[in-house]
Amino acid sequence: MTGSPTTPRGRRDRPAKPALTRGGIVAAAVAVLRAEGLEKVTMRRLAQELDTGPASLYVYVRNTAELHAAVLDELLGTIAAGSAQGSPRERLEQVLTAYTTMLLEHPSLARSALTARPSGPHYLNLIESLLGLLDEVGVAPAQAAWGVDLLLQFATATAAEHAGRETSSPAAGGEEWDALAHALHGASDRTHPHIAALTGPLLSGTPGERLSWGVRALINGIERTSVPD
Amino acid sequence: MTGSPTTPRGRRDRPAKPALTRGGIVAAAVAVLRAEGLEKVTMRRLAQELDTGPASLYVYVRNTAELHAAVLDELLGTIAAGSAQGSPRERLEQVLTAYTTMLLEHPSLARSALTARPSGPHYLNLIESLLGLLDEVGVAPAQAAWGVDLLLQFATATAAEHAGRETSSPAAGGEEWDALAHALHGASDRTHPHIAALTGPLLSGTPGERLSWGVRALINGIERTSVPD
DNA sequence: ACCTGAACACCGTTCAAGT
DNA sequence: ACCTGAACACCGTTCAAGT
Repeated sequence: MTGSPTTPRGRRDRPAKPALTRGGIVAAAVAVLRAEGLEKVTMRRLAQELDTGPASLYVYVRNTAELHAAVLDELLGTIAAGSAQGSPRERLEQVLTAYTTMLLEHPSLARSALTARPSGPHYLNLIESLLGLLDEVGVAPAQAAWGVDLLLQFATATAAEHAGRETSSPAAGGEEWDALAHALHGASDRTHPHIAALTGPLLSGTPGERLSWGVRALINGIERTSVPD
Repeated sequence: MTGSPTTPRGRRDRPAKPALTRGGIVAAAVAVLRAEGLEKVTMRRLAQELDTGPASLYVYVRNTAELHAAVLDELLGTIAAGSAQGSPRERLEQVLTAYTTMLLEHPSLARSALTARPSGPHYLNLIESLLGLLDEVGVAPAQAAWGVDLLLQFATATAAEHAGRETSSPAAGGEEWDALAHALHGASDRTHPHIAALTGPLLSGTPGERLSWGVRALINGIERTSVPD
């Protein structure tokens, strides 16, 4: 009654320990990410979650960075690139915004994606979509090829910038004066005339406005800048 | 003979332990960075270097991230923004290339700069230079203000991407096939026609060519894309 | 008031030894 | 052949207790 002859039985009727697989490890990692953030997605914690020792994970995953990249590719599956509407430029902006928005839910994942790029099926689909849209916009193929990198780097870096202040306090008052904003305000107009003249614009805009402007500036630049040779 | 009455004497005539200051901590951090890389610039290691306990450093530095930002500002002092030559566009490209080149010597510092932006005097000088050059190029002030952010983010992210493979092997053969390159080559032209058609361009270019093209594309986009309101 | 020893609560990765 | 316990070599940060 307690455990079958073919399954190792633990104390009582513990749910059968599933065989370790790469997919199982990544799935557990996604679950921990959603519940507690990337900081908790560690080899030791995952091993605990999967009822084994950390050393066992290294059979399926080269290191922590590779694991994080696999997690990101998994999350990429949740953004629907097909649902964008409007002109090619608008759809391009929508796809990049969706990608950035997803990353903004896990800025520390964006941070690690900058170093350990994903290369899974969902990332490939994203690149394919972007190349298709750039083609529709009329960007020359060679420029589109280099441009995709620029666009993805921008989106990833924009999200990564928010890592660290992830678990920030709910801002006791409203505006959180960061160190750079403070330094810009303090710049003397004798030594730093341009900063002094532009303090407002330097700090203006919501994150959404900045993102949208950045994407448009990038597309405008990409279509007008030819690659060497 | 061993120690003066006003200095605490250790065993033998150990060099007098200098008083702890923020500047001293940052200087020690820069020395360790140069000698052994950012991975070794830890609170514990610095405390050891300064002959005290890690807790003492927290009197002068809020946390590790803030320390890394201070280190970057210090290094920024070594890039001479004034030595650029040529047209404003060329000088702009030179300043950004110098900044990126410096960061590429310490990619992990770039990585942390993305999250904990520096805000020291040298960073302010860099922003001032860039605003001045954008003005000379003829970029509208409001666009220049948002553009500086884009340019610095691009330079920083470009360097940050190289973190991790910092202590990579000297490439046993020549080209190091990373996972993404491999995935792009493997893409089917039925499911990913654009990738299949552009595999060459997607992977072409030296890092230097990519950087230079990126800076030019960014400037072209910034000058042509007006900010909202 | 200022400083810090010691502790708390963790990490990634390796490898010798088991099955 | 495959898997893993235990160890190695570290971390950041806090706080009670000292001077």
